Amino acid sequence: MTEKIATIEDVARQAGVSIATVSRALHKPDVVSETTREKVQTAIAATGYTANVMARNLRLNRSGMILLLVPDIGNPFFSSILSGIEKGASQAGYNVLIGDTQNDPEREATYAAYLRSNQADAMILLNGRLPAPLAKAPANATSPVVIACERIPGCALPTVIIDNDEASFVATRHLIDLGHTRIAHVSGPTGNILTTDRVTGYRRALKSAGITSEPNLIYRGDFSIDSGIAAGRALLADAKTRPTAVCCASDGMAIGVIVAAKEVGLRIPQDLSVVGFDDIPHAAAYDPPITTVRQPRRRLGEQAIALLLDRLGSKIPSAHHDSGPVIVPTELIIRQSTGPCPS
Amino acid sequence: MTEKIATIEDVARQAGVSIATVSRALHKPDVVSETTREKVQTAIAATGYTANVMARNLRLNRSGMILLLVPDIGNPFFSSILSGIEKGASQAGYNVLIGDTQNDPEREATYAAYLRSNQADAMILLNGRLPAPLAKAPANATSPVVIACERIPGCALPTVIIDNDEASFVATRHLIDLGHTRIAHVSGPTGNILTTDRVTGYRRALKSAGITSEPNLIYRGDFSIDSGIAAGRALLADAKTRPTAVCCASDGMAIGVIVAAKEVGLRIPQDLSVVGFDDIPHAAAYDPPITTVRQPRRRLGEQAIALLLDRLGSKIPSAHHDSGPVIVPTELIIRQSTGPCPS
DNA sequence: ATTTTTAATGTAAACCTTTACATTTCTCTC
DNA sequence: GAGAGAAATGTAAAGGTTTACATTAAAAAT
Repeated sequence: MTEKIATIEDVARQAGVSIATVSRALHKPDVVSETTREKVQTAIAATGYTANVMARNLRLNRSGMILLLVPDIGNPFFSSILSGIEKGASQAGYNVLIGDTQNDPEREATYAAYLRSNQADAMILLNGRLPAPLAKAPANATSPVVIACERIPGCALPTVIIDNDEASFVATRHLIDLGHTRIAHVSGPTGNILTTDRVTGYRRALKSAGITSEPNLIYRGDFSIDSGIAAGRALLADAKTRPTAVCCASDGMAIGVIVAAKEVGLRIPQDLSVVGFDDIPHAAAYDPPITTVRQPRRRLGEQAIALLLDRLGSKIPSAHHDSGPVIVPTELIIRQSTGPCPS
Repeated sequence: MTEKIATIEDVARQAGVSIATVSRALHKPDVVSETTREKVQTAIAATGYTANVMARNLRLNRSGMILLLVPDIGNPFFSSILSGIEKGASQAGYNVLIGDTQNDPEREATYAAYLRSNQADAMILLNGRLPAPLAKAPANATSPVVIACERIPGCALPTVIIDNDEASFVATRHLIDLGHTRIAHVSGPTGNILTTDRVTGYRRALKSAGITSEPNLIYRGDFSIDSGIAAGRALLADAKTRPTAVCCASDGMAIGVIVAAKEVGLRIPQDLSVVGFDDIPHAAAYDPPITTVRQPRRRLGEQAIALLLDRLGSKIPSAHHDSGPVIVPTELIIRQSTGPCPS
């Protein structure tokens, strides 16, 4: 079973041609004669030859690899984006290497080094932060990097995002329209641009309705179910000051808030309305089904890879780049976790 | 900004040594003198050199890549396994390339070809099927492939699994102990070995309690929430023949069954007990919290990568191989979705 | 029939490493 | 201080491709 792997040389010998001809037969079929092409084909079949991708990539000075930096692959939100990216990438002949950074700057830096060392041809960032090495070199307009999901302020790289501010505004507005005035917000972690934007949208909606926002109605979570439970317990502890509605920055946290609400005997939505964010599959199957902001995850991924491929294709900075970030639309999915304000 | 990337030659020139010395300074530091090592270090810093991994790999005839074949990366069940694998791999200097096969044999074959073409050094299969190319060549005992999650009957490759039969037995037994006798089973798709094993465990439990299993109490799903809803609607439609308990082969399907049960006004667990499988994070936060079989996902991943690294390290077939599959223990987590049989 | 043009193939360099082997430079020892 | 042995470094090949350039063969034009 020590069967040696066939190289292009073996094929050439078998077919009675030079290795150059074999290579051409494979990559520029129109330049070799019909008959030799056939000879090469049979020789390939006979030897079971498959090109050594590493040698090929070395010669072409590429890796065929697109690096995808995600903060947490365990989060189903990211895995859908991924499948959009994957499809586009593999169509264009690229593989997707996933770097799970766990929000660790060191891991981010390690992965970013892949770009320099030719281990990756391009990079898509889902984690809302420029890895240190990139941040130093003023992110130049031609580097093959695309940012998705979280915009990076002051960064000129192509970006595809949703309008978090507006989406959060719409979600909050929905609660206001239902008559709620004591509306809490469970946000993401500090320092995250998503957090900032969504808090801004929330505040803007309150303001537009003439409601003054109370700082203690904003609770910082971390997008997880557990942090949602903690938020719910904190916000609902005091029956006197309790909000009648909660707007959450993730579905997981919305679920957590509902769990906490049920703990203290509150009914959803009769006693408390809850809005989520993302529309993960579980949101629709929860009890009650959760009203939430649907992010077009697949589209986000598709747009990101499209932007990147565009960039890889033409060296000139793409048109997209100058026209600001690509914004994909969100949609408020109204289900049964929200209802009129209890009187 | 057309800054050329520094090669080992640039470093050598800068340091006034040969490229061989530079290479040695990096990989066999003890063999070069203190002073030159320092010269090399400063030269590296000055040039900003990072080794071209592709050239290195070509020379060493390896790729540093471990291919992970999963049926669906969107399933959170797999993403946890992944993080266990990822950790071990990166410690050993490998990257993990994820191949999302979507259960498509063609995609499986494409990915499996990576092994032959040196694009990957090894492979971990989470999808319970040998890709065609491997299946043909009688999976020889030394090929760097490890199977996880789903055993492949008659395949001698190292395997790490849970005892699905036993876990399903325990879950069903739990319902029997609560006094249930009309117990349904919502299984995975046909042809999946998980399905077979879990159905077997279910049947074995019934038999051990002297209950004859009724074929129409077994519903084939596909692990998704939606298929669980369908299962629930089908099984609970007729109030006369309705089971008092349902044992599901995934948490998603358990959630689906509960959704369907609530549709027809059944209370969980007073009117219907439901058991899930996997213990995904959402299981604990559901209403009611779901009794389920916890799979040690991270451990599964860790074991798989350990087995693989063991294999890559020593050419001789590892000890593990002969001692049959590695079985990691599961645990029945009893929550509030199961209760005594209604009288 | 001879030259010119075109098509098909071959030769060899380049991509960037690592490492076996050869060579040089030390450091001892007598 | 010469010779041996050890330590450090250098030279060059190898790894499997792709491709610019050179060469040959065939077809077209004179």
